[in-house]
Amino acid sequence: MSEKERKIQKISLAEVAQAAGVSKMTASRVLRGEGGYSENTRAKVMAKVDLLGYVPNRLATVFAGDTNSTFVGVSIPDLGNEVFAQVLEGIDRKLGSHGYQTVLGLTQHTIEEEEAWIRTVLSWQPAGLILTGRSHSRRALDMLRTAGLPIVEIWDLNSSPLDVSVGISHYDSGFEMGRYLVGLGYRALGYVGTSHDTANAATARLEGFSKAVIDGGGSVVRQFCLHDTASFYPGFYGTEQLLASGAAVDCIYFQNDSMAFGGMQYCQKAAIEIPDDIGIAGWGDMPVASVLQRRLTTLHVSHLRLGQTSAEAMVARISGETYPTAKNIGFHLVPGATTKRNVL
Amino acid sequence: MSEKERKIQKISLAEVAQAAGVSKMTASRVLRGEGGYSENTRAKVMAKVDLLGYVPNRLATVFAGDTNSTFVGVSIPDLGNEVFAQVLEGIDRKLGSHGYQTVLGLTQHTIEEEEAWIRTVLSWQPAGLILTGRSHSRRALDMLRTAGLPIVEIWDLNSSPLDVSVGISHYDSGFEMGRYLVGLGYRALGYVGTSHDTANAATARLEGFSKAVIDGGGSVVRQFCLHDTASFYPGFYGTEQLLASGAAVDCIYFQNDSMAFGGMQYCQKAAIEIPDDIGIAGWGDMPVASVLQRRLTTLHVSHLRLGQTSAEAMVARISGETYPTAKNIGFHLVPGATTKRNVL
DNA sequence: GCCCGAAAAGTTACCGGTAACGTAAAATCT
DNA sequence: AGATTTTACGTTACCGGTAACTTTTCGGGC
Repeated sequence: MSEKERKIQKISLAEVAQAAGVSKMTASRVLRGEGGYSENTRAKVMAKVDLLGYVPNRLATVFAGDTNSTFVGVSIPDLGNEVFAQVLEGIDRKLGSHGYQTVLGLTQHTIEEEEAWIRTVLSWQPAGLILTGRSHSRRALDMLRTAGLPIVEIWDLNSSPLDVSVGISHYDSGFEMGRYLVGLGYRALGYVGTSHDTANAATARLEGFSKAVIDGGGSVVRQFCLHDTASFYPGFYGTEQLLASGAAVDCIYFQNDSMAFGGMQYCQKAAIEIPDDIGIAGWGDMPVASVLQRRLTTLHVSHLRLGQTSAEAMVARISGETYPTAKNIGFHLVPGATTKRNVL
Repeated sequence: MSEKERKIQKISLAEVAQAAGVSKMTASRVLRGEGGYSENTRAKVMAKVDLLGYVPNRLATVFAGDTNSTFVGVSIPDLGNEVFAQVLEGIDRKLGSHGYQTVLGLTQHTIEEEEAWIRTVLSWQPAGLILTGRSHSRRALDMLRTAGLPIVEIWDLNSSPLDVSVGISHYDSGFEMGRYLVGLGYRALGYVGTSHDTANAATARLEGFSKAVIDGGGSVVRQFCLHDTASFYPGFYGTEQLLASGAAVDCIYFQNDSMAFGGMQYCQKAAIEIPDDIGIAGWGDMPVASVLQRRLTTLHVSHLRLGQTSAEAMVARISGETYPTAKNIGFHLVPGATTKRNVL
């Protein structure tokens, strides 16, 4: 296909109309099923549409009218994390069923990338934006305000969002795990996670966790925040470092399940028995957890539902309906076999 | 935010120009850095752009000119499958770095969904389309031909693609596994997968696998194709059914790793030793495979690279460059501990 | 000062639809 | 039948940019 061949001239509505022997406007009405034409005319126009393989140019429609496009911009940190892939799946399925298209943006957990992406996406006149996370750059906030379209912030619940917030309270989820572990009798807790420049959900979990642990009479002895992705190997090496630091921890809380799996792998290699020698707790309840010989103590969130709910919120807001400012989709703790009741 | 408030009238180029005391055209030139204006004028215009928070309407640009948009439609079967999430990640990152936006379409493995999605996406005048799979509906093919834009078909390598194909030969990958297992001494092979209406990659793998097994003097004793998703539990129950059918199989080949994990779980539950009583082989080399107590025999494909390569192919084709019709990104077999060398 | 060419800026037309309005023909009413 | 409404179309203008062209401004050489 050469450069020239590719520029196949597209068939316009005017051409269809001419072929059918009617005006552009009549053809337009037929295609939109708006009424105001005879059955005879409708048949003529549709015949030509099929014959010529007419594909409408929605750009022109959106551009001409005061209507917005059916694009919804969706920013997601990354898809390496299974959890966000599920969220995106939920979003796209639900948006698709309502006739909207997802314009994806992987923003790598940085607000700078997000800002650049927002600028680009806004230039396409989207119907709305779904953003992961609650922290945005100043200029991004300006743009969003000026654009004046529905914004759904997902992931970490935000009591004063730009528009609507859907997610869970990560602080609370950390708190619940902390309380659970202290309740089992653990007192010297460790934490292994990754570090981020901005306040984020994992940080909120750690804060809630620490609060619960201290409230319960325990303490977070060691916190390791690696400069890395929150995945298997950082979990492995983070655990190695934490244990090598000489701190006497009786249980480790990980930023997520992937890291917890890494930690478990390290323990196995180092002949540290779980849960006899040490307790392990994760976050997220990854489906593969069920493959493991030992059920991981973790916390379950329905990521697919989070995605679907976000999309529903977006559709509602686009239609101008009101929607709860903060929609909590909830979570539940999954007690596993990687922790045990300890005698105090 | 009420219905009215939301219709914040956007700032147009004309308004910026008027505020700066120049014509629309001059402002347009400044914004595009096209030259033909004085430094003084540039400063005036840019000052107003910042002040008014002007966001260009790219719809108008694309609509007006003969240029295409910077949208690239990407159809992916689903994201529940970790593999496709990685492919998408590779695509979006690479496209993004070249200034293109991903318009996502989850087509659920059906060509009908794909057709509907193609129709919609084409109406947005995309720069190109990346499609997973090589089979498309007749009407979809017509639309794609008429649209005349770059198409990259990914996943299963296609020697006569619509435009460009990037992926691996699934037939060959199945063949390689078959040859490997027969080479180890397995003779009575079983297969557990899912069924699809259309010819797809998994079917190609099974065909290649069967060919190699038969060539090597073995036979595929039982094939179970469940009407379900290719995930953990179908793998579990498929294995149960296969073994309950009374067939004497010495090794089972699964459609993918998730199903293989399910099969392993069933074996554990049924006290069937792996690999002493039975061999297990998967496909895809999921990252979590490394978490397991026993390394799975599987086949590795770099999904991220597949995505990146597809995006590169797309960028090349949009620029009008030629690109190899079929780009094979290769794979390699991963011998694991779920299979062993058998005495014949 | 005058002329000329280049740089800087303005004008016009157009992309492909649709809103708003106008008009002719058919259907309904009195 | 004539007046009135309804139906079935057609006309015009416009959305926000940009290509192509025209006009104005400016600096320098003579």
